[in-house]
Amino acid sequence: MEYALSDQTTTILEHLFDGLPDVPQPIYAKLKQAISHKISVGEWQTNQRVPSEAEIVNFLGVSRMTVNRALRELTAEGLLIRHQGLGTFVAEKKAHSALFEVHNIAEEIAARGHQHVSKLLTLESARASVEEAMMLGVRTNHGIFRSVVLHYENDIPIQIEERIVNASRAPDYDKQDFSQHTSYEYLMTTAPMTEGEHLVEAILPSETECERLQIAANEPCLQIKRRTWAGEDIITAARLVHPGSRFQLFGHFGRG
Amino acid sequence: MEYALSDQTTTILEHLFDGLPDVPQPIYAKLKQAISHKISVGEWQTNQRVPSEAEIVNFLGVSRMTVNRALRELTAEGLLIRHQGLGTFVAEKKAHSALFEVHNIAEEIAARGHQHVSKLLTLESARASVEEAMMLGVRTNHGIFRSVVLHYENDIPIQIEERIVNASRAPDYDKQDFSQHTSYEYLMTTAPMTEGEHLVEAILPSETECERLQIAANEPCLQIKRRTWAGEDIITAARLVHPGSRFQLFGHFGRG
DNA sequence: ACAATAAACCTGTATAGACAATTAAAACTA
DNA sequence: TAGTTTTAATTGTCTATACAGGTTTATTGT
Repeated sequence: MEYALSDQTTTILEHLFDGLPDVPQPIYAKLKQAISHKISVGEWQTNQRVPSEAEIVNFLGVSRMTVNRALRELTAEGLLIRHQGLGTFVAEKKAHSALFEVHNIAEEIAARGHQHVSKLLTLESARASVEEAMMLGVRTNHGIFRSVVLHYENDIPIQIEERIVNASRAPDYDKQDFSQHTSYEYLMTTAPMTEGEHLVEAILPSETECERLQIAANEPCLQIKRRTWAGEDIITAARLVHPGSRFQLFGHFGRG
Repeated sequence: MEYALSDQTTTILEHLFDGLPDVPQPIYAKLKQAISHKISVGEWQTNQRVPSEAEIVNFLGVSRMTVNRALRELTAEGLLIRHQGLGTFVAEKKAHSALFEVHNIAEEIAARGHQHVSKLLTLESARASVEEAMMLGVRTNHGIFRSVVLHYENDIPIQIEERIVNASRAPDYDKQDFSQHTSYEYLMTTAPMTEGEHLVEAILPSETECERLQIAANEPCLQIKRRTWAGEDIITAARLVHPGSRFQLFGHFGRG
């Protein structure tokens, strides 16, 4: 049951728990966190081989089933890939699939090799209505910003972005130059998003929206409502409207 | 280590594996599937108490760790809720029915506490056309199945499911009783999905689709095209059409 | 030199047993 | 009766062991 640890393995495992808070937690959870940390800081590179269960067992002096649970759950979460007979490896992608990474329309369009232009239609400082307060999880009359931006891909309208922003977490939102960077880029630097939710629907756009998107009145649109958190606070709530004929959401799940 | 089984428990567990295909599979996976099935068909109601680990152990004659794994994973998937000292219960609904977990419409509807009924419109064995062969990554004239199923939530049409299936990976697809279980359930047991991709669009439905969904001609619909892999093979390609007024996709990302 | 076989690892699953932590109910006490 | 303690049930975690199945490498035989 004893395996010799190679120098390399010892090096890899040596500072496994460095920089992690020592809170009371099950062993398997600590191990998950430690490995997850190694991957997220880039210390363990993509496709790199992770020490085998036996090696971790001998290094930590815990049971194999405990190590197995940690590795198995990290695999289910998409951080690792395991091959019977071969070993465990750092997975290619992050846990989030592409569908959830469609945040920055400018980046998306650039990635397609197209030209992105955005036009700021309205931007105002205001106080939250009852509905807005609910969306942002703040009290009525809490300070907010409202903005409406129209995004173009190669001079064709591709997205209407209606957004309200929690002013206490992004106080300079109204001083931004949205022709230089998108609201998403500013918010990510000011209050890095930790969580979010989406609601995707097919809708018929309003008359105003049809004009802005330059589409027929009966053309279906994809509407995405998105709220993003930083810690406990909701930072922003957005409503994005895309012409159905010009836009698709793509997502991928599983390994690879 | 022996516990007496109450009459009620025996009744609950009696037909645990009824109606499930007997494919070679680990014990914990079979148990997961059986419990998932009980919940999806409404036999085990929301908030109802699930037999304890000890009861299942005595009934099935397997190890507690095996039962524990099944229940733990189902809890992670949001189907069950567990309370230490109390027991295991059928979860209210999928708290965060992630966008990528919306696979089994029957489960989704059951999770909302509603009634699911599906109607098989067409089911045929055929040979792949050029387009179909491309979708499934097989040669033209490769054996496939085509099916069209209409799903109802509380007697209201909620989804048209057009599907083609790789016959060499799911040879008994056309022998299934789709009133007993969904195509998704059969395919998951026959060729467990390892990867998949989605394409979400807003479309105007065809005349036939309007009739089937009982909606107006100009009502926008959410169309989801999905392909799922098992290993290297594409198992199935589906096109799902939902009325925009009756359906939303919800997604959540980040920790939590 | 080449092919077949064996050995060494590695992950996947299953088992039996142990103790901790939590909760509700039962028993006990003032 | 009211409050306290004990007990039983249940889930949560951990260990040690075992065997199956897959993959690579080393060994053996011809």
